[in-house]
Amino acid sequence: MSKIPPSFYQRDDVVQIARELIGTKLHTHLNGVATSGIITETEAYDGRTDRASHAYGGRRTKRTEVMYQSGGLAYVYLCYGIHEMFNIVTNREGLADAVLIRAVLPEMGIEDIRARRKRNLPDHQLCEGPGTVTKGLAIDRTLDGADLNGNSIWLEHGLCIPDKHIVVGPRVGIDYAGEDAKLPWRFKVNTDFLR
DNA sequence: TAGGTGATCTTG
DNA sequence: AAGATCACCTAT
Repeated sequence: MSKIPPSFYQRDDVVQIARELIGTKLHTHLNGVATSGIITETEAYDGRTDRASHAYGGRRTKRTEVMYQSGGLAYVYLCYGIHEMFNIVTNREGLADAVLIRAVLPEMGIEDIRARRKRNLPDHQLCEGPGTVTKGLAIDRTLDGADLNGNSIWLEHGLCIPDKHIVVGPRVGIDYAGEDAKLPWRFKVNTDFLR
């Protein structure tokens, strides 16, 4: 019931945070509609060392600026001209780490989520993939920079998922990152566990 | 498996 | 400054 505090996001270990975010609940309350889902898939991006990060090599642009802020903010950007991607900024100011939320299991407001998705799918497929998470929970670039300790979008502690139900592996869609593409920085709940 | 669609970055 | 690239989804 209580929001995850900024101190959780401000730690200096984005991979550990990505792991710990599995099983937590992502909430949005936008335009009078409340929806939420249990986070089931995440990826860590390390701004300092990771060629897959938008902030790699100290890249500071209008887009990446929020990543350099203190942890606990939303980083939302447009991918492939179509899909909004929702990330959680972590670490302290100046260190541009982030966790991409790739899937959630809808919990509150499932019919609102289904209406936004305009698809009749089983619950566990409604927000599977980063572009569908944002569509289902109505997250868009107007929330870029939003404080995750506020009342529009926030996280709460949820289920404790043991390691044996989590698949760890390489991140998706970052072949351009060379060796870094092999890093085991993706965390995903076993699909059987959800049914 | 290709097409959609737009911001970001560039000898990829 | 045009052109490639890009943390993807859906339908054929």
